[in-house]
Amino acid sequence: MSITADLIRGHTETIILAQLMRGDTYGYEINKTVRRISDSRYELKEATLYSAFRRLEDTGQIESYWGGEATGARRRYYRITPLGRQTYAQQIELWEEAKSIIDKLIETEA
Amino acid sequence: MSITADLIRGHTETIILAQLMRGDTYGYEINKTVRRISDSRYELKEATLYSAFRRLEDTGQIESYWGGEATGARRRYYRITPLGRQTYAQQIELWEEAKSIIDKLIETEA
DNA sequence: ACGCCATACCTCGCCTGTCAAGGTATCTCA
DNA sequence: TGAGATACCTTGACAGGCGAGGTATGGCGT
Repeated sequence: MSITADLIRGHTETIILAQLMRGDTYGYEINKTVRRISDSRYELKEATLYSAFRRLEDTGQIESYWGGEATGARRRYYRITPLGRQTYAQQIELWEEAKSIIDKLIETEA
Repeated sequence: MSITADLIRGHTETIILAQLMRGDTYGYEINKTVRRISDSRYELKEATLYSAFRRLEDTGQIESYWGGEATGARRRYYRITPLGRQTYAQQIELWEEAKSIIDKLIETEA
């Protein structure tokens, strides 16, 4: 884990929305996926994850429903809403812009 | 101003260090430079700037001294220390890493 | 049979960085 | 004379991240 929270801060919700763009899933799974994709260089802490879910649901960007697991722990699945998709697209654009601005601001030449 | 604070959060100190890598300067000037470089798409708020200066000085990454202005408002100049240069280099690396991780985490394909 | 681990969810309260608001002082120029 | 730019600073609130703690289910080894 080398990436500190503040570098990722502000991306938590976008990361969740991105996962949900691929299809419905649940908290624990997203957690594992993030760890896998980042080669364990980053991790969404559970408390962070669940508070983000709450915010996203409160603002109508995702919806949740209980999975019908016949066995094992119950899972709360999340589904992205049209509003969520819209936000996701905007966030991707903002990220592209932020990247180029930060690159300019922290380089030493030019 | 299209970039929200949370996307830049965590980069404030690196931005300041980057400016100081180019030579001693002072708060107001950094503020203007950031606005200019980003084409006014981003701005370091004064309160944010000064609290960052405080942190950087407290941790020995920068040093300050009063400029000898014969006229006009006095300026507190900042100088980057060897420790600050070291931190700067590390932050640049972290940023490169964070960029690639975030890119992977928020894209929809793959 | 029993404990441990993985799965899976959740809450409380602290910490930290951002920033709106407000304040001070100096100089220029109309 | 007074507005605006330059230049500094503090206070207090807010929001997001997260450590710590908690609940429940089921599989696996001994």
